[in-house]
This record gives sequence, structure tokens and C-alpha cells, in this order.
Amino acid sequence: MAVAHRPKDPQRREKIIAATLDVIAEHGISGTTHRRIAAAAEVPLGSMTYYFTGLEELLTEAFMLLATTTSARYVEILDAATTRAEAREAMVEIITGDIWETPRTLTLSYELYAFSIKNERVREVIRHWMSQSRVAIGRHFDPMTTYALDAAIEGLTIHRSFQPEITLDMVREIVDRLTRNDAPTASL
Amino acid sequence: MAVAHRPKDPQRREKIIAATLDVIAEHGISGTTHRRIAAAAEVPLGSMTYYFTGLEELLTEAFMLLATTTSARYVEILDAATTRAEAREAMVEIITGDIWETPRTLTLSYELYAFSIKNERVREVIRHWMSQSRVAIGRHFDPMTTYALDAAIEGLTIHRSFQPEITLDMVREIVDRLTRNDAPTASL
DNA sequence: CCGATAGGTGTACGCTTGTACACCTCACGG
DNA sequence: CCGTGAGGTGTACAAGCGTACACCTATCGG
Repeated sequence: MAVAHRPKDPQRREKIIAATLDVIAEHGISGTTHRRIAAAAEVPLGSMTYYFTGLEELLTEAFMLLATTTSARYVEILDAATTRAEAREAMVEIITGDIWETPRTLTLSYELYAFSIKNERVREVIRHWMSQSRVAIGRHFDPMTTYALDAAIEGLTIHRSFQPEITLDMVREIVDRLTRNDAPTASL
Repeated sequence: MAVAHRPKDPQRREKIIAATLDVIAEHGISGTTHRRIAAAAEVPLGSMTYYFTGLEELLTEAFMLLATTTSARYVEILDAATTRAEAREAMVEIITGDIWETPRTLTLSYELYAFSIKNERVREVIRHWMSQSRVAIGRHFDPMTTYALDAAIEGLTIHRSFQPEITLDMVREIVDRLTRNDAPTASL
């Protein structure tokens, strides 16, 4: 009984998941097919059903990757802040910074929300993302303010992508207003 | 030369557009097909290509209907307010009120945003919706505050749908903070 | 050096899709 | 009462889809 024949490419799965995000970003979920993903990941079509039960599972895993990656970026930016002023500026950076420079992340978010309607597990992923994000914000602000800021990221990001006239200074002013009545917490 | 044979059902087009929104709400754009729309509108398949050039046109028109309808509702609620306090309460109602009671409108919004990535005309529809909405809000608040409130509708609506613990009072508090430094305009 | 077997893939199947268009219906001018 | 043409539809077609699985490949214990 031979054991033999190790996987040639142990990263195959991850490569496919990453490629899935690329395909969604470019074609939307309705244009995302096994064949296109296989082409993007440069793997044979057969690998799709070998590594994943179906398209739905693949999409779900892809969105988990998106949430993890983006969420980690939030945490990174917020944890770098040590003063209240820095924390405010960190919020401004999250809203206006390079995460959303490319339309990619924003596009993927839209598809994520749309997909979440049909998939409870993805809804869970979103809730987890939001909660992670609240933990990071909550290190600097009280709970009430934290909810407000978290929602502000969402709203301002979206609106800025359609209305570029919303300047950096306006975002700063909005963050200021939202944090003005904050009851400072222990913080770090 | 006969003139003859008037359309049996002059509302056909509108009926199809309305049915399209229903199908999108239930199945998402990726599950929206000519056949399903035809079934929902109780119209033969042939009517699809008779009244609309293609699926894309149909989706575009459907989203125009969504924008018009929802936007009109905003205006209605905001125009009913005559004092500053009422205007603030109107904002709270828009964010927490019956527009979003059913997941329908929110679901459709997600699909709208996702679709806008691929369709310039729909992006234009969104910009128009936002601008209408800003006009209505702007009757009560200064421009800067208006942008903030408009974005707050978006962010809070979305976040509340995932985090029901965001209460009405929290929304009120957030609207308060955003409008506190407002430089009152002439208003009505 | 030779099975045996884990790992991986090419191909083919049944189905659904968007779309076009040949055809049908029937109100009306003559 | 008939012929005409505007209005509308059933049907058929090619393309593309998800998915399953028979088959191939290459390693390694013996």
C-alpha cells in the first residue's frame, strides 16, 4: 500500500479563493463562473469541483477572505493610534484612505452585501467583520460613538464614491461632530 | 390601410418593470431571467424582447423606478417637517421607518449598487437619487450637515439591518450630534 | 522494478439562458 | 365582408452553464 503522490501545489485552494475575488470584482457575482475562476487561477476546470463542493461554497470562502483582509487593515490603522486626536485621524484615513482607492474593495463590498441576502453564513461573516471593526474602534471611543463611527465608514465610503466633492476636510468635520460628545474610555 | 388593433394592455411595459423589481428582490440579479420576470408579470416570454432591447435595459429601468419611488418617499417625509426638531425627527424616521421595515428596499439597494459598477447609466441614477435626497435634506440644514445626514442614512440603515441592537434612541443621538453644529439656513 | 493507490483532470451531459423571428390575430378602412 | 398591416407571441437555436466521474499520472513500499 503506497502512500505516495503528495499534492503538487499545496496552495491551490487559496489560489482559487483569491482568484474568485478577482473575478467577482471584475464581472460581478452574476458573471462569476467556474470556468472564469479556473482561468484566472490558472488551474484546470476539474479542480473547481475537486476542491469545492459548489460555486456557493467558493463564493462564501472568497467573501470570508475579503472580510478578514479588510478587517485586519482597519485594526492595523486604528491600533497605531495612541491619542484621541490620532484615533480621529485614523478614522478619517479608514474612510478616505487607500483601502478604497481602487474601486476593488468597494465593488466587492456591494457584491458581498447583495450575496448576503441569500446566504446566512455570509451574513454571519459580515456581522463578525462589523464586530471586529467595533472592537478596534471601541478601544478609543465609547460604545455609542463606536456604533456611529462604524456606520459612518459605510455611509461616507459609499457616498464619496459617487460624490467626489465630499472632501477630506468634510470627512474630518463629520468625524469631529460624531466624537465630540464622546465619554472618553480607559483606552490604551 | 388599416390603423387598427390598439394595444390590449397599454400598461404592459410598466407591469413588466415592476415585476422585474420583485424578481430582483427575491432572487438577486444573478437569478433574474427573462423567463422569471415574464412569469411574475404574467406575460408571455415574447413580450420581453418586444418591449425591451435586452435584460440590461430592463434592469436599468427597474432601478430607475426604485430610485424614483424611494426618493419620493424621502421628500414626502422631509417636506412634512416645518421646524428644526421635526426635521431631525424626519431624518430618524427615514433611517428607521417603514421604508426599510421589509428587507425589500434594502435588498434592492444592495443589488442596485452592485449593478452600478457595470452600468454607467445606473450610476447616474444613483447620483440623481442622492442629489434629490440632498435637496430635500438641504431645505432644513446647511450643505455640510446635509452631506453628513445623507451618508448617515446609508450607513445606519445598512448597519441596523445587521445589528438590530442599534436602537431608535441611538439613531436619534447620532442625528443630534450631526446636526448640532449646523448653521441654520433660511428653511421654510 | 513493479503494482497499487492517492491526487488530480479532461470531457461530456443535461439544462437553462438570452434572443430572434416566422407566424398568428383581429380591428378597421374601403 | 374582405384584405391589410399593426401588434403581439410561441418556438427554436446556439451558447454557456454547473457538475460528475471515468480515467490518467506518478510516487513509493515492497
